[in-house]
Amino acid sequence: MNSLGDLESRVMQQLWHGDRPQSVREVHAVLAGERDIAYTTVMTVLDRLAKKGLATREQDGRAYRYDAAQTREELVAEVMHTALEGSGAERSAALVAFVDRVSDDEAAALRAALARLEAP
Amino acid sequence: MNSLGDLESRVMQQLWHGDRPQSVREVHAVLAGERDIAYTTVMTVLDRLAKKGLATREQDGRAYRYDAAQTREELVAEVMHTALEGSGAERSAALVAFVDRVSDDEAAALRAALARLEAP
DNA sequence: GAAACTCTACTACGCAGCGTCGTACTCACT
DNA sequence: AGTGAGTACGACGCTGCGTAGTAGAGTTTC
Repeated sequence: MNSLGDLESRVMQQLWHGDRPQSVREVHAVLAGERDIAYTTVMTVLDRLAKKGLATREQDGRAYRYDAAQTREELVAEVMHTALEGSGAERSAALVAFVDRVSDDEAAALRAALARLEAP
Repeated sequence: MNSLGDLESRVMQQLWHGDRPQSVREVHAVLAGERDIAYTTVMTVLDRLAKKGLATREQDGRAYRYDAAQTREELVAEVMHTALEGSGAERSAALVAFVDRVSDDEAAALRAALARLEAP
């Protein structure tokens, strides 16, 4: 998403895809179905993601089970927000620029989200 | 902003700050006022920014003058958009998550921007 | 209870990006 | 011709990421 590498992104995607915490073996099994990759490579990446706070892990017997710390949508929203904060004082100008290049569907989604904000 | 380094960000900021293209010497003069930095370091960074397409340069006599390729707002909007695209199919969910953590001012700016979209 | 198997922890290597400059080369003046 | 300004090119160290091997600890199996 943000400053993640290709493999890190792929692993996060897999974490989001499953509906429950996954072991290294499970994640590895999926990735190994796509290309040649060592078990330890997947383990290292999961470990790094956990250290970055993007994934959480819980012990399950001898092994760990990893899960995404946030939903994909939350992470995307956070990245968008971080970018927006980088615009300094001119946030509204940045928002205008953002909205200008949004698709019709996205604009509709934005309106709906804003409406939801008004009337909870 | 995005995946820029600290110095690269600082230099972009300086390009945005000036109202016209700046020479390496000018940018260096400003940065040197803040900390110790070599002329060639600034030159290298400006060159890299130009190669990345974030800055443009034009010849001015023997020297080059560098300018930001996009406004800060445009770049921020682009980064936000790229992040949004990374959310896959669930864009509206990501937009909801984004709007949920937006400040009142930002929400107002968003509404205004959307209204502007409707009635050009 | 020893051997085979399963996991994790630790370490490492190569490549690329970035901060940081130094050196060499090219013009334009004086 | 010499000096000064400016650029081009290359280089070095650090860090992040993809990649994986090896060692060690605990579990299962005969």
